Amino acid sequence: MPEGHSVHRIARQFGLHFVGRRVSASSPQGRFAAGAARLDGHEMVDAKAVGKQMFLEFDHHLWLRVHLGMYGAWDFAGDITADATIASAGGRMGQTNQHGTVVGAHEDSLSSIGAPRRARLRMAEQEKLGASVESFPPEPVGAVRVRLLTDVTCADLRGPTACDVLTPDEVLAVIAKLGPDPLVDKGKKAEDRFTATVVKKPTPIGLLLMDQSVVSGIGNVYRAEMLFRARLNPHTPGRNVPEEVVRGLWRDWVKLLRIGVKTGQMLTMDGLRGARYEAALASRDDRHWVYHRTGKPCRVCGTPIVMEEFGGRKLYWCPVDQA
DNA sequence: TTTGCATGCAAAG
DNA sequence: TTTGCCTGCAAAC
Repeated sequence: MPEGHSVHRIARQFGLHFVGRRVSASSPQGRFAAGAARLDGHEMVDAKAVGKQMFLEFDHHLWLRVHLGMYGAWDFAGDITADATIASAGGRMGQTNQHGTVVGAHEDSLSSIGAPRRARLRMAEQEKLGASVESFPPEPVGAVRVRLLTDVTCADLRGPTACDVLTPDEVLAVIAKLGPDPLVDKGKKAEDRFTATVVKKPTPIGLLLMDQSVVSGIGNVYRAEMLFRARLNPHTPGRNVPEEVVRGLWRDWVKLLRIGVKTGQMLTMDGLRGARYEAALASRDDRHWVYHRTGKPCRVCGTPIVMEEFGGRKLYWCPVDQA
């Protein structure tokens, strides 16, 4: 269940190991047989992420667009880049918690990756190393909607909410509907665009942050955490949020996304220091300010964290600090 | 062992 | 507004 950071990391794997190579495309599950046939045998020439969507371009100017939704996942096998998050788990398997974060792994950057190595890697709702050293390519497991294969690398897609072959114009149309993504739209223009949208809307800020046409890549975890970090009441209408606070939200997203892409984890408590930070990171299911902390004491004021249904999703917040 | 939930969207009704 | 996706995991039994 990825938010924007995971999708950028997946696109990076495709950039490293598929772009510039001829790709076999198939649909072991069968549901995407026609789409796969349109891509089969073509060279991948680009891989990019915008928000939670990924776009893979092939040499005949068709694109594969994938949105993982809640259950989607990519499985990589063969030659892939075991990045620093995984490498830092050492010879052992990284223990992953339910949020797909590798417990006990810190910092490190993709630039410190060594040579590609033979491994099995799953990226999506979790990113972890599997133990298998099996034949290549591996037997498809489960309902594999799409399999993309080079001579040495295999990528299996399962459970996506969206998976289409698009023309260049159609890709542009999809992207045009998306709000700015800090890793795609750099600089002040993106901040201005986000800010201009938010400050004129009567919609609660807690809904605007989840609206992919307002800003790309934020999901339920980052929403809750960002609102707490800004000490902002989720129900505040966008137009009532001071412009400087809105700009602060954008800059915080820039920062959190960068950290998320670098580490593969949704690290949102960088404000905590020392032992308390270490303790929070080490916990399996309690490493955020407010997300998934219903009834637990606020880390700042001790007030029980509140959970409410908001826009069809669960929203967590501190009624005192975010009054 | 079974049940229910989950970082999200799109299509159906 | 409801359903489907179709999985992994933790909690409940």
